[in-house]
Amino acid sequence: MSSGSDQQDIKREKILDAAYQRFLHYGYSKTTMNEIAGDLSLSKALLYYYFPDKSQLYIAVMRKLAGEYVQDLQNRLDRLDDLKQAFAAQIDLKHNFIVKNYNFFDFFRVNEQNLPDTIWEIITEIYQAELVLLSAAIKAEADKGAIKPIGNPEQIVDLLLDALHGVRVSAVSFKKAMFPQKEHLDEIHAKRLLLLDIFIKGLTY
Amino acid sequence: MSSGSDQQDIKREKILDAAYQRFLHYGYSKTTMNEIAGDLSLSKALLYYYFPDKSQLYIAVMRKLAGEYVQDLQNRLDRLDDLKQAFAAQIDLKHNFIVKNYNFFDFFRVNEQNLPDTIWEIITEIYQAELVLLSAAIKAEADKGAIKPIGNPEQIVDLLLDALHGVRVSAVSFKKAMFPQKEHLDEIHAKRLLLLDIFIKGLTY
DNA sequence: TTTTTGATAATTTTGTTTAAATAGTCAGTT
DNA sequence: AACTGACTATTTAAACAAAATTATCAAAAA
Repeated sequence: MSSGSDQQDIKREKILDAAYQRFLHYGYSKTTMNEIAGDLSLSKALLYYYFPDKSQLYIAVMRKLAGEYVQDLQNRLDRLDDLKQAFAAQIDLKHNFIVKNYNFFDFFRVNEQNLPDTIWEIITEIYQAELVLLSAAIKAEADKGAIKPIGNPEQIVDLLLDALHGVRVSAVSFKKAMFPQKEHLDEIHAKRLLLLDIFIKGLTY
Repeated sequence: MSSGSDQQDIKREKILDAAYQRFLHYGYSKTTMNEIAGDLSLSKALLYYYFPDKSQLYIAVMRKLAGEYVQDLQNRLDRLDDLKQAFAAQIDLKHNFIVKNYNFFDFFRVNEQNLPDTIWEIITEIYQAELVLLSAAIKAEADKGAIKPIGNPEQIVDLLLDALHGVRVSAVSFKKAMFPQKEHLDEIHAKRLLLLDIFIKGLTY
């Protein structure tokens, strides 16, 4: 699959790690290629030997993160057989993923409307993986007879994920609800479970 | 209630109408006070006699729109006794409200995270009105025996509104989380109706 | 007294130039 | 093949002026 040598792959990984730390700590635009190279005691020119440009380096890190996230999700869902738990796990994992890498994603916020196609591909891959895994969970639940068989599970999963992500702290104060406080996490969690409960009941019969 | 004369109120209304047309057509930042005054063949200085500044004028228009929206919702719900129809009406009205005034709300998109408190108050008022009206619809439905009695209808309405609020264009684009593009509104609308359908089924029995 | 305006001040936005920072290249070394 | 120092090309930032727009106010009109 990959064309380079083992040594090259190892160095690539080291560069990805260093780049990730910088991007995570300072964001994309405040990270310079010189700094990444400096962290590894390498010349900047070498980075361009391994990666065509800065954005491609960023994208490679992004791709790695995405892979890890999907792998985590898969592992987690493999150990669950309850539909409600499956969705709860997805919400939980994604939330942590975004919170942990918040600064890393400043690239997204800055380039708002014109993200590179490659980024969209990665996002789509994540989304597709979630769709597949959770659709499987729905089918399994239908096979158990817990809910009625569903013609288009992907559509239902898409909808439910949207709905769950919409849940915020007592909507009276939208204002600072962009990133919820820790003490509110329980409330959000409870609301999501309630939503799951009602939604899944709505699928039943 | 209002302290000015009738004549003053009439002129205020005319200014609000002219301002609304400009804001709607060109957005907040590309509308100048001179243009609004020009539309009414008045001097710009007179606008400042009736409104303290441009943003207050905008907010006054917003408040008027909000009032009309709540009034419309109330009228519409008064003529319905079915719960699903009630929420469908709310979704429909809100959808039209946002589509119709899409350009007017560019102020929201530009000032993304730091909207004036007054704007948030208006948003909260709309939300509270929706909460009251839709809770009443839920109670009515429970009285009919169509759904099981619900201890805390406001909680359910809050949850459902959150869920509906979370609905976005096929999750591939979570970038435009704050304000969706116009061409996507119809897709969002359809997804919300589906969510509504499942949710209300989930309340039944 | 209330409503209205022209003239003007104050502020914000826009455009322009220049300097600095950073991305990216390449001939040549290890 | 892996790597670098020195170089060029682009992008960003700062500083400033010009233009556009908001906002004020003394005075006129109703």
